[in-house]
Amino acid sequence: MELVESSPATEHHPEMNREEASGESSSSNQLENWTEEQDQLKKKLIAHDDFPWKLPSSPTELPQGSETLKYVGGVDISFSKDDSSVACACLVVLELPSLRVVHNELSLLRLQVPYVPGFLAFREAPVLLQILEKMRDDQHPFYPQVLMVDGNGILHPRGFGLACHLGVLAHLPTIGVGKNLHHVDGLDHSEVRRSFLLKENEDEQVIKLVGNSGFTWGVGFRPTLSSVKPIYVSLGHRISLDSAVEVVKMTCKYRVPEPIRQADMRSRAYLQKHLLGLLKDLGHTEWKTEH
DNA sequence: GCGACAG
DNA sequence: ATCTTGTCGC
Repeated sequence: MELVESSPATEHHPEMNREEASGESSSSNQLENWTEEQDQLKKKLIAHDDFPWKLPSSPTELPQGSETLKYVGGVDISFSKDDSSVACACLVVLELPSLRVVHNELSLLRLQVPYVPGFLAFREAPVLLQILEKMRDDQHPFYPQVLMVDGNGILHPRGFGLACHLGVLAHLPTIGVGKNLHHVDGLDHSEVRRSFLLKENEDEQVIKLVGNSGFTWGVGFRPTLSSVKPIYVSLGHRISLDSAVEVVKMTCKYRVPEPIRQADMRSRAYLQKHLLGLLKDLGHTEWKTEH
């Protein structure tokens, strides 16, 4: 019901009322459909290393035939403060080990699907997938070997967050990076912070996120031992948790890994620039907050 | 039943 | 997600 009421795109559709009168709200139908789709896609999830390259930090040698990880992608979407349906999606590709941005793709668009906790992928995955597919179809030389996603992987109520969703659809190795903890299986962010403060963990950069069930959902990660607020890393697709953490370590200059941080900054900047352009086009010669 | 809930 | 100023510290 909240979904219908808060959705400008559907609030004037009379057919919605019939569904609700029959006791079957369209929004609960939608959530059922989405849940079913997640369960179906989850069957294709690959939770181990499944790629031709190797990590630069790999202890094994560098023999013939196996290339080293060089191009790491990052995706994020920023939203307008005035109209939350106006968004800018960004894909960046960074070169290792320099962390130099070698590619940058932006897309300004309007998102109709609302954000529902546990169903972020249905809002954000379509655009990101489109950008990825275009780059792949163009045989772009910087097409990423692994993609870092601003959102969780299997650290999710049904074990299939945005990073998994996007990974499966794009058939690309992905890593989920959350800036906040999605509370699942008894996991709690204050517990994670307490763990980092324990004497026994004072030298640990990584804390396993083991839920009440005993399952390891991912890790809490702090870029420095003095960092207060960790990020939450979980496997998305075609990569193990250990390898995912290695990639995060290689790309972390600040709290948020560079690929995601760059995508975040660039999408936000592009959005700002375009919104100013729109205001000018509409003839608003004065757009200060005070008159 | 009530609250909590990635971006 | 977004709003929002300065401030403390390496």
